[in-house]
Amino acid sequence: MADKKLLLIDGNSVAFRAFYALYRQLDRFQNPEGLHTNAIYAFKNMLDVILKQEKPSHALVAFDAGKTTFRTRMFKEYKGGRAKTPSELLEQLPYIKELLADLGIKSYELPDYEADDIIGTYSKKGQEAGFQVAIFSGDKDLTQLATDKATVYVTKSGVTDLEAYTPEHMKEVNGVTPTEFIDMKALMGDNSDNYPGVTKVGPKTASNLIRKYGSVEGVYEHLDDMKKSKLKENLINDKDKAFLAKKLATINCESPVEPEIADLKIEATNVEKLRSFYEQMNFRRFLAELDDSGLASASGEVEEKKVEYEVATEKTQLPEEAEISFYLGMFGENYHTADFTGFSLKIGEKVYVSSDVNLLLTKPYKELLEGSCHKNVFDLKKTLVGLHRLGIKAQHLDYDMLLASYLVNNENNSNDLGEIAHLYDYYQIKSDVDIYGKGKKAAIPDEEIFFNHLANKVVAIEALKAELLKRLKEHEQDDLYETIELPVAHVLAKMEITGLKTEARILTEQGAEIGTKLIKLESDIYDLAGEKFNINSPKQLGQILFEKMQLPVIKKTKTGYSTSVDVLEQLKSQAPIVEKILQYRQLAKLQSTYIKGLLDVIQPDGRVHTRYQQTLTATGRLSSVDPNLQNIPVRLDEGKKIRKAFVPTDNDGYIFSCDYSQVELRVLAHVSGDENMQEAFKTGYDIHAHTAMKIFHLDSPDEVTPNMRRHAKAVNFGIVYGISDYGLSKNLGISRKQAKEFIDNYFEQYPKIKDYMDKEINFARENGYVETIMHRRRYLPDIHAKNFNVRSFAERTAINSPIQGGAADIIKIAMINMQKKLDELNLKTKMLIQVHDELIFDVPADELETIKKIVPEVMQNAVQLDVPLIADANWGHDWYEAK
DNA sequence: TCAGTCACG
DNA sequence: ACGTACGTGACTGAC
Repeated sequence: MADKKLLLIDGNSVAFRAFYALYRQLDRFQNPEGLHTNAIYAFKNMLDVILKQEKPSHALVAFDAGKTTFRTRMFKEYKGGRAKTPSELLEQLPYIKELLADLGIKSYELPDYEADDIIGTYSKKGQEAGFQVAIFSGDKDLTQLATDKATVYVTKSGVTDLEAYTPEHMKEVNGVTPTEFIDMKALMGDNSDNYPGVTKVGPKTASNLIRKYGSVEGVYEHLDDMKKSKLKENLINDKDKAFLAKKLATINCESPVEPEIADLKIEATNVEKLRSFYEQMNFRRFLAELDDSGLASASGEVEEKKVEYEVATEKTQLPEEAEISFYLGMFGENYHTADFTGFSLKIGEKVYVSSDVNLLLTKPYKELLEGSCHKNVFDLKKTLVGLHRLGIKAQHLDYDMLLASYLVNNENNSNDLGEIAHLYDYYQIKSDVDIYGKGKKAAIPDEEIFFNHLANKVVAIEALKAELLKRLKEHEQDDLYETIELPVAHVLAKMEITGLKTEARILTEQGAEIGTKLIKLESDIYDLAGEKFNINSPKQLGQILFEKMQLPVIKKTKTGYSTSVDVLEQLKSQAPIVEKILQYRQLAKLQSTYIKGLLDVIQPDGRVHTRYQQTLTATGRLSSVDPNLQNIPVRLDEGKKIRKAFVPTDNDGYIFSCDYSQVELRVLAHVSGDENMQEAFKTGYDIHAHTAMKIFHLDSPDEVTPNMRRHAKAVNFGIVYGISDYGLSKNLGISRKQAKEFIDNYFEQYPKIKDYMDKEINFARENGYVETIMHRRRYLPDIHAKNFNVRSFAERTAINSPIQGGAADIIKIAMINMQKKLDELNLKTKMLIQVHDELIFDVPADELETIKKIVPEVMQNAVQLDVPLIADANWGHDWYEAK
């Protein structure tokens, strides 16, 4: 701790920020007496960050004393027109002060002065007394106090993301010094404080004027030098306003504050009072920190709780129990290749830990893992794959904490055991990031910490099991968990382990060809542009197209010109370079993502082993990483050729693919109960043509033109996504009015679809979540958002999630049944890939006929809906031919 | 680490 | 009036 470091906090503005940072959690943060606690909680979090960063010797949190101050007397509208502070925040302020007192930090307010003035005054006093000063606020007004001895930190987003204002940084941001900033504000006025400056003067003009003349006074002294202009006129007219604004904007650094600097010394934390405060607020996380660190630390720096464990050896006598918990440690994300770090095992009350995974190959351990006792794990699929690498065929992995928590609530898609435990108020384990660090700096800590962390994992798995199972039951998700997610994890493990045979030679050949074309395109583009530049840089490309070549700007992004496909498509006819760029983009994508990318991940066995993320998506779909096998090109033939590299294991074998036809629309037809749509599927109509007939009021399918069908197809898609006329019009390039007509017709023809949409949105409003046919949940807290866009998004999600998620449920069931069938029939055929509505298999030649029969059958019968499910099969000697 | 772009269902 | 389709992952350049 530095001897003389003074921390000054703008209590009101930070509390305000804290309140809104956790505004979405407002309902969740309530103590048993009904007091809201979100701002108190976030304030404490912020305080921890600041204390850790600054390590101050002295501190003061300043609050506003009341509405009337010397400024309101100068200008009665000062801060007028502000929305009233919400009562949910007001009620928390006294408790924030209480918290500060318990932590030994002084709070202070002074009638007739604002918090800003108190801070300015102590900042000045502190610097005079030789202190380094750090000021924290949610408000940029305080940046005028920045000096070489005082840094002003302003919250950027949330409460812990801070921007540091030093005099240098002020200069960069505003072009003026901190004191000049007052003058700048005087010219600009301040909307949020409700005082005007000079008409038509904004940040740019104000900054320029002050830089030139140094101050408001300087500006007015030099008025005569200025040319006649609107600006000059405004300056003359608003002179009084400018000088008033300067007075209002200036922080009073000579306020009559009472406490001496020495009185601001941080005192010892009153642990007992703090503990009862946390108990009253129901802050279990902070309580856990207190329990472990006691007096020493109230700053959030805690060790993990110590667990009694034994270091396992070959001689360890393992007790026998019907149920155990097991954790297999690896360093790195990709468990197909990551190094093993160790394991932990909990049998009864005994915990065993080791960093030697080879121990698991010795008899007692191997028998235990392959035997009939029930094992609780965290991430079943990872554990299965890891043990498989060691040559262990684990049996009875019957409980997966990760899967259970994902089903219960997937708002947080972390796959970190510690973080998940924290969601259930279990704080004796830290997150892996806290233990290992992240990015390049990640490393395994000292053995003592590492073993204790491993030990804590099995303890946590067991400790939270009952709670998670209880919640699954409450959500009616036990079936989803037991009969879908757990079994499908086994199937996925098999698929990942099998991997997909990939011909590096084919990729290399294609890469060479593409490389040649890219070089040619590159030089053509440079010629047409008249200079060399990086075509892959949207920024540089934008400058060439829209500045140098003066093409019309169609769309802008946050950072500059948009150069995306739809923009370039519109510019194609105006300059030959555009077409070349489009071709270049397409090929560059193939080269970098698919040729190079895939070559990098072919394992020594000549196969790629993806990982399916089973606990990631908001809807229940899988995702595929390292490599992503769910987005291999198919729409354009140039890209589709990549698929030639994916081949069956046997030279004369087949890649066999089978995909559901319109599965999401069928799910919609089922859940909505719309008779017209159900009828279309039952009679086997082409659904898009059927929709075309409906929305264009035709009598026979013969009247449907290809263009009508295309429009109808887009409407069908739109419906699934939670349609809007604007979105549809943009997609189809038609007028908004016409799009609206399509939609109105659609709802008229399929009336229960509209009912379904309203029903889901209402359900979400009432329950805060929506669910699929199998009770897979998605929480939608934004459904109550005040912001139109945010709320609308939640409403579309409420419509889409049960459909997309329902389709995900169905194919998972099909996968389980399919694997069972393959096993029953003792087939060598392997399931390889799932692409949301499609399954892909590696089929030996002599099994093709069987597979042709059973795969569509199993997929079509996965569930019984009110409409039939249809699955279409394709096959060939590589993945390219299989479609 | 983020934003832009583009590959898939 | 608001500014939009739903769900993903990988690569690149720029900070």
